[in-house]
Amino acid sequence: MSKSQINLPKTSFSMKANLPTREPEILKFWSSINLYNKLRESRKGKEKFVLHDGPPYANGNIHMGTALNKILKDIIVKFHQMNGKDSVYVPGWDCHGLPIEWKIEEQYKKNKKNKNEVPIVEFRKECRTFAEKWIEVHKEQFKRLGVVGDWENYYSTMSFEAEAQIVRELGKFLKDGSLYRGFKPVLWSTVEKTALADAEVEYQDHKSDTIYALFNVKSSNIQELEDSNIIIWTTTPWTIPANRALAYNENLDYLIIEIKDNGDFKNKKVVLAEALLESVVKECGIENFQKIEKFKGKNLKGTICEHPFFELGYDYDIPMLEASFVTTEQGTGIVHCAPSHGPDDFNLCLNNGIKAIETVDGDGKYTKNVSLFEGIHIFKANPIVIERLKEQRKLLSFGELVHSYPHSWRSKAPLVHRATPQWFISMESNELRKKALKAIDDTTFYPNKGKERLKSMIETRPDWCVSRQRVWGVPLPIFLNKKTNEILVDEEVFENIAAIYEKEGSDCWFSDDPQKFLGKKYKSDDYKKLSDIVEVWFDSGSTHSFVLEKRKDLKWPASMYLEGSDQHRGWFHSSLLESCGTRGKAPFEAILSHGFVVDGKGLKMSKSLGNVIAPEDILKKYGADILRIWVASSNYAEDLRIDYSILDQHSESYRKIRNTFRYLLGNLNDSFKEIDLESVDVKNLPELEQFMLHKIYNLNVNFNRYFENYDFHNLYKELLNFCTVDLSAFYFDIRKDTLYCDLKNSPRRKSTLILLNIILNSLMKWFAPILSFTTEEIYQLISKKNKSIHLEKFLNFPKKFENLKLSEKWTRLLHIRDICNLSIEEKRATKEIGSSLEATLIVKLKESDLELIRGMDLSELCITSSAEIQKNTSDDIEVIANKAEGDKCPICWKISKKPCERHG
RNA sequence: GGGCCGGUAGCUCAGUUGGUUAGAGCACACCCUUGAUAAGGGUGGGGUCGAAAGUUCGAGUCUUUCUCGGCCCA
Repeated sequence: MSKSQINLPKTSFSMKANLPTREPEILKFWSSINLYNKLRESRKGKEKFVLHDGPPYANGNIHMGTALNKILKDIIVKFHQMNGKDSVYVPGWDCHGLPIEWKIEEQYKKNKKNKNEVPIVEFRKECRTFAEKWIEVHKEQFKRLGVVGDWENYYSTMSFEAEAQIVRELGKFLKDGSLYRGFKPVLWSTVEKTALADAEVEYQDHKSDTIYALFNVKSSNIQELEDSNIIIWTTTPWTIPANRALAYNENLDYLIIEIKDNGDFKNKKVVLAEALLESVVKECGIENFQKIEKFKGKNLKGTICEHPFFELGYDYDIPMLEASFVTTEQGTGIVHCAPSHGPDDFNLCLNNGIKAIETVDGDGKYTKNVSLFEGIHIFKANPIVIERLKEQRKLLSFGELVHSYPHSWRSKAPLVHRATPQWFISMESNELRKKALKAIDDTTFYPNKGKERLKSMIETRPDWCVSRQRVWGVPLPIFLNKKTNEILVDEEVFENIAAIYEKEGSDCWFSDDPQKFLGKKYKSDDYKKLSDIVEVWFDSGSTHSFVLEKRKDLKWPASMYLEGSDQHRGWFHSSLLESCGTRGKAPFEAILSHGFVVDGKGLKMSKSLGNVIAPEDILKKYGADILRIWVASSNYAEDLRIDYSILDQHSESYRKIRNTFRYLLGNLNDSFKEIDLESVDVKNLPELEQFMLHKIYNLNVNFNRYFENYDFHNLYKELLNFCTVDLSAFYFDIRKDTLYCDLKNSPRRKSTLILLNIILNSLMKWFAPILSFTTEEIYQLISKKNKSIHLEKFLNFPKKFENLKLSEKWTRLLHIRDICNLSIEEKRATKEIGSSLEATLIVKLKESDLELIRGMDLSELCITSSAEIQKNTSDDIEVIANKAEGDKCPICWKISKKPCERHG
């Protein structure tokens, strides 16, 4: 063998990845071979894994959260596909709803157009076009991340099919009586003139007027209470005219005190909770007072008061009611209740036979039900109420308070609770709550803590308000009998409406003759058609019905729903309720929830902090595979941190992985040969190769275990460590000598090549779901089949690869190797030697180690020129490294006094 | 304000039922190599386990309080 015959690695797989430009080419390739269809064909008839896509809202560019979500989905879908399942992914979009409506209205405002002059149908068309535009934008952005799915046949909540099915689903709730017309306080925006969904509300600081007001006691079981006054505290003085009751807590201690200060309240007896005495006295500026009596809250039972405006005609009784929501955190320990303006108030009053009435209209003005205040806007009423209270000598004190208060996410206007006619799905009438809780128990959660989170929400949530007074959505398919005010429940009508929507969409509800929907059975003159629309959570909660059930390529229930942890109250929640209400079961077998993307310090991303990173920036600078590594290596059970230094770290890891592949490809000269693993003659391979097969086998066991639990960050770490520790720093380093300097047909070299082929094939497949682009690049290099890596399956490693005894032995050998390295390092520090091949070792071992090492060449393991084994009398491992003497073989660089064994 | 979740080396993560001196990879430093070369190898430094108190022979692990962060709710 001459120097020119050294087998140096050669590959066209470049060290530099250049992902930002290379990845789009790979995308073109996938599109050219129609990868999605090929994937389906390749698993025809196989068990299905259906990850049902939670639809993002078709509005605005994607952000890191969306990117994380889609990549995580794609990784899981690809894992199952490579595991042999028919892993189908159909992306979808959520299209109806307020934010899009607002966008269109904004455009009108810009063009000085009045929304009210635009026909509803035209307005809705513009909303539809807007959503369509964003679906296309999203589609391209998601594809760029490497996400593979049925992009051609995506689903959307505004498709005619979806709108039709949503009607059918509502029909089911109407039919079984779960959907009812209620009169409840809901969070209302007087600006947008609509009730708001929970998700449309955000809490911000707000300055409220506060008052301490007095309610004269009319009658009570406590004698001292008569002719005294109950003090209440509220941050919404405008609700005083709607007051119908007072609430106390039976477990609290209350006091009657007599005010001694001069003024309006001299010698007045007032009642408040003992625990709040100090703060009330201070805030109301009471300087002198006398405690008259202390009593238990439960004694307040049966007490009747008078409204502060009693003299002005508010002459009804104000009963005192027991309520556990009364606390001593703030106020006076007695709460004023306006059933039309608070959920707690509403429920308490309802349970005591006091019904809510319409006190405020949609614009925020008092109705005729409120005397003295009719026509006044509630946001302008506080000073008037305060003035009246003062005049009635019922105002003990007033002030201001900045506190967290609900606002509209869109207009940022403060919201109020307002009793309005709304449509609700009952949690109880058909045991929806019970069914949903059972369904949660039947669901697997990743991570497990999601189960409790969803459960506790379902346990306490009120009836589901599904109506909205807006226009961009599916119309509530409800007719009311004009005479009886009864709801028309007839499946034929629902089906008729659905059939019409399927053909032409739901716009016609607003424009066409109602008779069209009623059919021949009913006369439109007898019925009033509702103009409310369905809240969007019902839309997306129904996707399982118009996607999973309708499409032949999918299955119901889905194998998995996967979303951010906020969706416990969103899509997981609404899908669960919709499905349990109509089918008695959850539409998913498993739920995976992930945390939120935060910056490198763990703070949420926001424009004002300037810590926002857009997916686009990352793709430009690093490429999608780096972003995919970030997803795979982060623990999604918690919040996921990202910044440029974190991405830099991951791209370093990527380089290590890439170079591992480069070594494999280089030494195989880009000619990969698929090895039949079953036929590998394990026992006749060198022990090092046997040990590596064991490592591969073992890694695969861990790989499967991690995959089963969707524990990707540990899986990725395991793969990365294999590349770094087992391959690069160990196997590859040792076998360079064999690969470069052995004759091409040497058995040892051939064995090494078998291993390189197996390792390449294994790594490529293990990494494919994560490094979708890079593994494809490699696959294209070595397989000339014009096929994609993603059509492949994970390898099955035969049990014979496992060799625990050998592994134990080699673990000991590696320990000896470590000690050898320490000795070599010592000599390196004194500049006696440089490369390890300049060293020769004397290794003294105890008897059992000698036994272990018999027949082995320690110099091969430690990459030294030679190694001599001696018996040690102690149990220690002693190593002496010396400078090797003799001549350096020009080919293998080993130093020896004798001619080189291999190269003469 | 309430509920839930979390805080382990610069970074990403491991740490079994409380039990030796808290681990890995990356990054960093130094050295070697120049036949994986804008690569590769070796060695090494680095942690009051968010803080405090408590239970215990013993606490990263259990309890309480506080603090910081995130999600949800009001």
